Amino acid sequence: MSDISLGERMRRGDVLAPHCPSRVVLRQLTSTWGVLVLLALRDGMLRFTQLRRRVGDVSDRMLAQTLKQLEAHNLVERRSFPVVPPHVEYRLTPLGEDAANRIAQLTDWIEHRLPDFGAAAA
Amino acid sequence: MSDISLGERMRRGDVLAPHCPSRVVLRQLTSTWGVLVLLALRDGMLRFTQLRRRVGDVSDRMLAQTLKQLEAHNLVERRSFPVVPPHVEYRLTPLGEDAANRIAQLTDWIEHRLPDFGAAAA
DNA sequence: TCTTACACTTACACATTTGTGCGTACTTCC
DNA sequence: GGAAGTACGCACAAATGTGTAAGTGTAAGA
Repeated sequence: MSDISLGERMRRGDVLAPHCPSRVVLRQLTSTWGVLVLLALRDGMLRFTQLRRRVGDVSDRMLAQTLKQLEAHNLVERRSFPVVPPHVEYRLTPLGEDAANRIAQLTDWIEHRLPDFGAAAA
Repeated sequence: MSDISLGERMRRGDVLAPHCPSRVVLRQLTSTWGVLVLLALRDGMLRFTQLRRRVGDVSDRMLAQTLKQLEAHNLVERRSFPVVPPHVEYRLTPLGEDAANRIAQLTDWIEHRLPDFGAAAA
């Protein structure tokens, strides 16, 4: 009875509504590796292998996939140079920087309040 | 060469480091249903069925599982009354409110910049 | 009497995510 | 001449996430 109608929710662009495109972006932005790559790139440009070393426990496969998705969402820019061995640079777009800063606020808060999350966080 | 040592990262409590407990919390906090449940509870207490109606397309199974995890992380408080039919109330803890507000800032920003994320967000 | 509602739980199966190992074309270093 | 580094792509398998359908016990409402 006190429920909000679907139409009402869509008008507000609410993520709570199913099929809202925000959910797609949110999923990518907050995916395990998406978050970590964004954070890693906050300090500036990195090459593929540097990124892999920086982000703990990421596999080649997931890193490549994550970078593609971030690029598709305009969060990361990829520059490749036609030399051998291959040379590719990754950096944040302005949109990506904005996103990364917000993510960083969240992770900083989590780290700060870590003890409060109880035994489940062990 | 410019890599930061693992020890250095752990001291800073960096999420980039593997096995950092922050990753666990982050995963839960930003999980598909975790986010949506936190947002749904921002307006106050809700019962199980209300919550299910509020959060689009969530199944009984996932909702129950999500609520358990959020409770384990001290983000949600569960109050059950020994009546029949069962009556259970869910509400945010202070920690949960803090989390929910931060998540909301992120989703608001996403909704606001949605057009900028390109065709991939379609 | 029979259905509906509540707040779940369990079993099963499918979908998505993630890891592993292998290969590449070439160059530099030992 | 052999090994290592670069930035990946691909095939296969394991792990995890998620949905579906069914069932629980009781009581209020038709």
